[in-house]
Amino acid sequence: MSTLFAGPFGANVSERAQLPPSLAISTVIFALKPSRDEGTPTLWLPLVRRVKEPYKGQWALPGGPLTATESLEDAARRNLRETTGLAPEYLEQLYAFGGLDRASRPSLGSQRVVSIVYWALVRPMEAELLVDGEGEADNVAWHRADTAGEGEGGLAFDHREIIDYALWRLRNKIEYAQIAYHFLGETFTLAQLREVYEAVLGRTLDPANFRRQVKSVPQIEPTDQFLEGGKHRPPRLYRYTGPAQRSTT
Amino acid sequence: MSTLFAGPFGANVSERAQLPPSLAISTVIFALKPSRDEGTPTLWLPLVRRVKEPYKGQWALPGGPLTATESLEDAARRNLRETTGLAPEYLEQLYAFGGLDRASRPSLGSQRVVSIVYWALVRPMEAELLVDGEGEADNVAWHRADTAGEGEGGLAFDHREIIDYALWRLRNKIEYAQIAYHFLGETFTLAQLREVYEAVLGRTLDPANFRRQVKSVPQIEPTDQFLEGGKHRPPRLYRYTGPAQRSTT
DNA sequence: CGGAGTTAAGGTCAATTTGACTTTAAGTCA
DNA sequence: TGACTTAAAGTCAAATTGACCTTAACTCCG
Repeated sequence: MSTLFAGPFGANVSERAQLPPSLAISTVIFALKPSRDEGTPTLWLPLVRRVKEPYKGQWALPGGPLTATESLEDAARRNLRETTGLAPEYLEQLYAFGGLDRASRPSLGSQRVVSIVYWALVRPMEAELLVDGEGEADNVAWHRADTAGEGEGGLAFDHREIIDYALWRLRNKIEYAQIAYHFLGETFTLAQLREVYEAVLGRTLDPANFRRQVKSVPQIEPTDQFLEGGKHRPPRLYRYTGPAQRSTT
Repeated sequence: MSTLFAGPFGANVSERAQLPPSLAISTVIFALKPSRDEGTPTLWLPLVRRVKEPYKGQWALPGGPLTATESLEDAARRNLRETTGLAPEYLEQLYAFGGLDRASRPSLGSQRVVSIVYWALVRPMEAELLVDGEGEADNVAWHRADTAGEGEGGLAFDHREIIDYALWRLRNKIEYAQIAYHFLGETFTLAQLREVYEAVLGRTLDPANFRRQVKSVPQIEPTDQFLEGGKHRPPRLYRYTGPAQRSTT
């Protein structure tokens, strides 16, 4: 944990950080998108290009200041909607980052910022809204979650580390909490569900054992519909009927 | 999660919460103390009595504002030391609470406060420092974690809910992370370790199966010492040799 | 001194869960 | 029609878990 925080004191601590720290909200928004080469899907997230110093021109997590009349979660939901047009169905607090040297590039004095970061899961359909609609300006674009910022001089602030931490949380949580459904539509095949797990966990799962495990969860109910159109036996569609958001953080 | 946040808007939102929200750090400090009746130990935590409105005279979590030159974790460690004299060996961020109606009693206008809460585990020995030393003023006292505030008109702010959430996290985390040792001294018997689990989880564990489980963890090494003085066969002392703090938050 | 009492420490055994693999079903495509 | 592909279900051995039993090693009391 502590590596995510401030490193050793900078050279000019006395110059900056004398104002009270200000509060900002940022969001890590995960969506699963098919790879370009039509292989397995991978995790993507929207980033915004910074138009101001510090880190002007580089990519950063969507975010903004916390206004006085909204709760933290409302603020996350709002700036998510404002920057990407999305209304995630899964949204949860990730962590509060408050190291001393994260507000600016080293040696540039500026106000200290504490960021409370949320993470969200959205469905591909919702994600398309951004890509295809009138929404996507040049300064908002989808990036691969695992490699965003590579070869571009990195992401702004400590956002690369924040994304890595969010990825770690997602991978952990998907193993014990029922959140994978938030990546999918209302109905889905077991193969689609398995693809979600494989993409998040980064390894293949035995289809038969995966099926057995899923079938032991009563909240996943079979429908009487099948997905037609493949070049093989049509798989049954399932539906998740549990609570929208588990109360286990 | 969301039940921990703001409830419905109060009657006078427009009066308060127009200043930028201010930031505070609070800490939930758990220690295991033997029950008065010498039964099983229970979880206790130090609370401080409020000397100002709002909630003047009621008990609250130790905490204070975040100063400009310290990281969040440093701030938690500092105000923990200042209010209780303790230096916890386990300290981790719990959650950032930022509901709209948590800063004051309903219908009293005041500035909005966002609290970043940490939780800590301390050893009984360290805990004694507070109780026996010159430290304990009338306005700092240990309370049972599960019942603090009962019959006294409740705790200040939303601190009762925060403690319940910290308890929930502790109970969850002790099942998969190696944190129980932070309640104990450097060496301990398996029975002592089991008592920690039983106190936190609130149920008894089969001693034989517990032993088998613990022995499968290589980080718990037997010493060649035994705890003498009981009226029975002396149990072997063990030592935890793993990393002080796991990197899994 | 010797037996009762107490907890430590280790073992057995059946039930459950997990991982690797096989078999059969049901569609499409040439 | 037969080759091909994935769906769906079953088999089996290994590992894990929960309930319980046996033996060891100390203290206490008579």
